[in-house]
Amino acid sequence: MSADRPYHHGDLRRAVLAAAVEAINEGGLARLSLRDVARRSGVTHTAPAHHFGDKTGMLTALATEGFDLLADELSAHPPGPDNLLEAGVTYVRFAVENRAHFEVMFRPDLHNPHDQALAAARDRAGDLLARAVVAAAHPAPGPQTEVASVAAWSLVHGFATLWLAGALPEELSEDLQGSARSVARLLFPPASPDGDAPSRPADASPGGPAAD
Amino acid sequence: MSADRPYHHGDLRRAVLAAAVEAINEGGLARLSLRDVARRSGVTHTAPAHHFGDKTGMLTALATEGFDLLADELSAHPPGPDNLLEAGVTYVRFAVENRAHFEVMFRPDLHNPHDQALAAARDRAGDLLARAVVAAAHPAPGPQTEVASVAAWSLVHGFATLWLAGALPEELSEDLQGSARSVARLLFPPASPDGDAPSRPADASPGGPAAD
DNA sequence: AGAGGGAACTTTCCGCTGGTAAGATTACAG
DNA sequence: CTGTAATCTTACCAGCGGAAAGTTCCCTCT
Repeated sequence: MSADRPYHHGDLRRAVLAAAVEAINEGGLARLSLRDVARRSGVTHTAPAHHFGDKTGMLTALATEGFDLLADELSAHPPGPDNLLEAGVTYVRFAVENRAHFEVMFRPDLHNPHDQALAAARDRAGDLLARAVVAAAHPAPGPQTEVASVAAWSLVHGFATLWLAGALPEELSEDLQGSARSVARLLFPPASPDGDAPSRPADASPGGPAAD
Repeated sequence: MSADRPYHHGDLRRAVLAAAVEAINEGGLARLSLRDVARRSGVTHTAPAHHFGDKTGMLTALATEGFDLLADELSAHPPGPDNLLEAGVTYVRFAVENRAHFEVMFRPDLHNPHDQALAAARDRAGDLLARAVVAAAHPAPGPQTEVASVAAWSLVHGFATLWLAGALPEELSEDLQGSARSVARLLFPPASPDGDAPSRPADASPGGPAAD
């Protein structure tokens, strides 16, 4: 922060994680280097290494921060029968707006597998997602609820991942959230305003019931 | 292969790609090194670098091989109204059985973006997937078909990716293809509106207890 | 056959990387 | 005010990807 850097940084953890996000956004996760992150933070490369144990520890902390951020955003939407769709859109938006975090979150080969903070943050986000499905899909949760939960997660995760990989058609990017909503609607049609109560999470087939 | 290695390897390309798959399976993509691949192939590290241009070129070739393998597997299932589900299961199975290829295929930051062989292989696989959706759309493909295609791809891609990341419940791994089929059925119920194959998603419980 | 040219591979070297060990600086408790 | 622990630096190491130049071999042309 200040021009004359004191020997002790003061908030190295925050500075390093922010620098890591910056570096990933600029050069990609594959080219992320501890030394570059340290340079951006104004310290030598052994400072973050010592603080986080090693590079893996730093990425574990970044993934933990990501799961916490995701859980915070999911919490902003109160669970309800109509909010599964919005939870899905939130998931996609989070992935796109926090690309660096998101890419690290689902690369367990870059994590310290024994890190408890990571596991806690991941569980918190996972519970929020599962709860959104339970609240939306059925009047009463049944044996299909877990399948529906995996399906919902898979759909939005796949959509986000494919978009980040540049694999989806370019037109989608013009209204990414709208596209995400359209895709999610295929799996979980919202509670219909005309009174047609959805008895199961999916009653749309491609080009079938879709009146277009 | 033989004890007395000739100066010219003879089939370096194949040997290197196979060694790369082996190395990724053993140590993960993040720790893949050109020198290790070269060692496994019995050459110096500059041999694959020269053959493929650089490390990125090697991974581009690996991704291309992956898309070709995927397209081959998808081609094995003739497109039909009931085969979208099987195409999805094939996608998931491919990802799990060819983890190394799959991980490289969707990491464009590791590819040479100007490689035409990669683009061709990717398009071939993409067309086969899209065609499976079109063939399943009844009665006729409509404006929703592209959305359905993205949704189908997202669902199976997300399922495969999450499983590879170890993010899905462990029980799913016991019958991964069955679980994939159950999940895919939620998005595309095989029953046509007109009559046959009256299988319901509610019958497709993976056998696990209800979740909440 | 045998010579030339080019492809395949090696040798050598470079700067950069992550990790370790030991030393310097600072905060803080007693 | 003193000792100790935490924080960060300096110095060093082996391994990495890539560039440049040299060596070996294949293959065609005469």
